[in-house]
Parts: sequence; structure tokens; C-alpha cells
Amino acid sequence: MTGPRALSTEGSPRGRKRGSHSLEAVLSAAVALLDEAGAPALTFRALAARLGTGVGTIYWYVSNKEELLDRATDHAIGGVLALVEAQPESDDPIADLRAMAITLFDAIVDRPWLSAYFMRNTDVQGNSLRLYEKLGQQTLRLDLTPRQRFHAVSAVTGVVVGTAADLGVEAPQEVLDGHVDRDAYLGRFVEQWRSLDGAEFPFVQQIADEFAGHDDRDQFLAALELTLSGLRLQAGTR
Amino acid sequence: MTGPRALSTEGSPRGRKRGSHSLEAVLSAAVALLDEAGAPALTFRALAARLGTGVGTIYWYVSNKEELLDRATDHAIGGVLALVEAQPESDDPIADLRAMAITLFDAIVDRPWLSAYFMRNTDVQGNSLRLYEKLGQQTLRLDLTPRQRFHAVSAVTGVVVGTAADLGVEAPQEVLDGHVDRDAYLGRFVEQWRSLDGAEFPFVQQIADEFAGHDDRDQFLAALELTLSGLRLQAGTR
DNA sequence: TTCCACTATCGAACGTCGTTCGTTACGGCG
DNA sequence: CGCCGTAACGAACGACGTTCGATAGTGGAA
Repeated sequence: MTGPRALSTEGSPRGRKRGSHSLEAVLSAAVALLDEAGAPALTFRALAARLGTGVGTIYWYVSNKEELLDRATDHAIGGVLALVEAQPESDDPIADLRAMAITLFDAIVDRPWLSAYFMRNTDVQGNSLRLYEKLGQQTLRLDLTPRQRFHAVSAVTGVVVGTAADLGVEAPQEVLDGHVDRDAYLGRFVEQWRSLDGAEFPFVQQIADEFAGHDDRDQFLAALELTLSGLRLQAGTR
Repeated sequence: MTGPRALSTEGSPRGRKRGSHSLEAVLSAAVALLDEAGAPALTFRALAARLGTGVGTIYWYVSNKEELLDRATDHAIGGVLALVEAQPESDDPIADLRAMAITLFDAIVDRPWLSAYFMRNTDVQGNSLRLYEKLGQQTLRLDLTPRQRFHAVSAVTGVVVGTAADLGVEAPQEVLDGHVDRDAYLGRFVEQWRSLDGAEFPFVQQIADEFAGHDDRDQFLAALELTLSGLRLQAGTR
């Protein structure tokens, strides 16, 4: 055998001699490493050290790093899914869609490494699919064609991931570590942008001030709102 | 000295003994490697071999891999910028915005590696900034507040990059190599999706057929249209 | 001419990474 | 007891990014 293939069948935790390893423990430790210091911190050696095992052991539960990342991502998405499923359903599908998108966005902001792997995860049975389903179910309540529903969901996830990736990556290591103040970091850009030629860069100059005091969340909410109002318009005119 | 710092001052190509290296040549070769086999193919050793030099030489033009990727990305964006600047301006700013977004999308589809590095590129003076400016200039022609303009541009780029990244990553190596037919690859998902429990996954089931015959470009255009119609609504109601 | 600083090039060497593989050990079953 | 499936382990391998000392060619100053 090459290892356990089924994810959900984590059956019968019978007694083990040392450190209850199991896939669950591996994934939790992987997510913890990712949370603490981002993607580069997740190495097989670091993971083995944290689990108190050897590197070879991890390969028993996971066949390579790609699968490790996929499973860790799905593990994290599971938390998002739980939040989304706990959300009460209102009488406005678009409002519910908004709430779900915001929940997903917040999760990615919390875990910037998610943005890079969220879409790479093509695992067909998993929490990502369930989340996709949850979003789609809201479009079922709208007067749309199946194709429009399909496009609507991909548009919403596109906005969430696109914006979150943009913002998450925007902050370099020095800011994440707290060594450099975020406002000071943004200030550098504002200063450079303001000093540009006004004839050649009229937009960037006008925007510099907005950028100085901008809030990532507002930026995302505005982008989401454009998509959702477009969707509402579409649902009303059929 | 630690190397040439200025990007644009590629002055006086005087005669050199062997292989006219220069930053320009390094970047072109890097982009070529990325185009041919994606991000993992771009290594310092492969790049040196292609240029007929040693690995150390590349570090004379570029201080590390991150900078190499940033500059290579900016190099590629330069091509997009040229296309965007060549576009004639119509009397409808939103139509022009759409055309620019499509140009950018097509470029990313052509070069999937761009999606991963497009946003990471925080280089303040560069083609990315100029492209950002070009998009923003269209919003200057709309009746919006500066903040709304700022949000509009970030929404559009978010949709483009988010969707392009989704679609670009969707195709694994086997499809890129042509070993597996794209329709057959998509068919696997459709089959699995259709076999799901209809009570638990009503949306995914309904969407499976759409997914089978779907076109990436249409999917993007639909998402973009939602954002743009939301923007048009916003510009009209102020 | 000689000298020196600058520009540019080179590849061996270092440490880290993902991954492989031979080996060991335990527990239940015939 | 011997066997087999499960689980664990870490040395070793090749590839990677990066560093560094050595080595020229060039142009101006002395």
C-alpha cells in the first residue's frame, strides 16, 4: 500500500506508542506552520520536527508536497465552510451571497497563504466544492439561467480571491513582522506617486491621497458591491 | 558597486567581446524560459546555460530571484502596455475599460505564470504602474469620486487577475503538454459532479453541464460585465 | 608606460529543500 | 513461530538559490 487514500475515514484512534500522528495531526501542524510564517516555513523537516517524527513518516500520510498543500488548504477551507453554513439565510439571496463572500475574504486575510493555494486546489471532493455549492445555492434563488448562475459564482469567487491576493501580497515581510509600520510603508508609495509627472500620471496622482488612508476591507467591499449590483441588475431584467 | 540600479538607462551598447549580455538579454531569456515551461523552469542554472554564461554573472544584473521575477514580469507587462496604449479611445470610457481588461486577460492566458507574479510586483516605477494609470484614466472620464475611481480600478484588476489565475491554474501539466485532451480533462469533473447527491449538491449538479462546454473567455467576459455594469450604474446615479 | 579602480565574468562550494529507499519494529492471524 | 500489513525512521541524492574569491579587460591618472 502507498498510504491511506480516504480523507474522511479517520476511524478508530486505537492506542499508539508515541505521538498520535494521523493525517489530522499532520494537517493541523502544517496549517500552524503556514499561519506562523507563511508558505516558505512549511518544509518537511520543520513539519517533522514539530510533530516529533522523521521526515519519512510524513510521506506515509501524504505522497508529496503538492498533496500536503492541497490537503492543508482544504483543511483550512473547512473552517470557512463551517462559518458559512452557520450563517442564517435571509430573504435576499444577494445579501447572503455578500455575507459568504465577506466570510471567505476575512479568512484569506487572516491566512494570506490561502490565496495562493485556494484555486490550485482542484480536489473534487472536498470543502472547496462544498463552499462552491453553498455560494451557488444562493444563485438558485435568483431568476437566472444556469449559465448565468455559473458565471455569477465564478465572478464572486474571482473578486474575492483576486482582491484578497492583491492585498495579502501587498504587505511584505517587514510589515508582517511589525518591524515597519503599515502606514509608513504605504507612505513610501504615496510619496513616490505624488512626485510623478502630473501630465503623464493624472490618475495616480489623484489617487495617491485615497491610497494613503485606504482600508483593505473597504476596497474589497466596494469591488464586491460592483459585482453584486451588476448581478442584481441581471437578475431583475430577465 | 553592487550592480546597475537604473532600469531604463540602458545606454550605449558598445562592443563587447562575447555574448552581449546586459539586463535586457537576461530578462528576455528569463521570459522565454517562463513561457516555455512555467515558473519551475526558471532557475539560475538554466538561465545561465541559455545565455552561455555562468550563474554568477546573472547576479551582476539582478540581486536575487525575487528581483529577477519582478523585472521579468515588468518586462512582459511592457508588451501588454504597448497593446493598451495602441488602443484607440472611444467615446465610452467603460467600453475602453473593457477593452483594456480583455487585453490584459488575454496576455495572462498566454502567459499563465504572469498571474502569480503580476500583483507581487510592487515596483513603483514600472510598466505595471503605467498600466494602472491607463486604466485609471478611463475612470477620470466618469462621474465618480476619487475614492470610487480608486475602487473601480482595483475591482477591474481584481476580476481580471482573479479569474485569469483561476483558469490558468485549472489546467495541469498533462493538459499543457497536450498529452490529455482538454475536454477529456473537464469531462472527468463533469462526471464526478453529476454523480453527487442531488439533494446535497443541487447547484453543482445543475452546473455540471454548463461546465462541460464552457469557454474560459466567456466566463471571464461575464464576470467582467457584472463589474462593469455595476460601475456604469454607479457612474449614472451620482 | 605603469598603475589602479571599475566593470564584468566565472564556477566551485555551502546550506536547504523535496524526495527516495532500505531498514526496523509492532500486532494480529494462520 | 512465521508472515504480512501498518507505521516509522533518517541517511543519502540531486537540484536549487546564493556567496565568494579569483580573474580578466578597459580607461583614465600618474
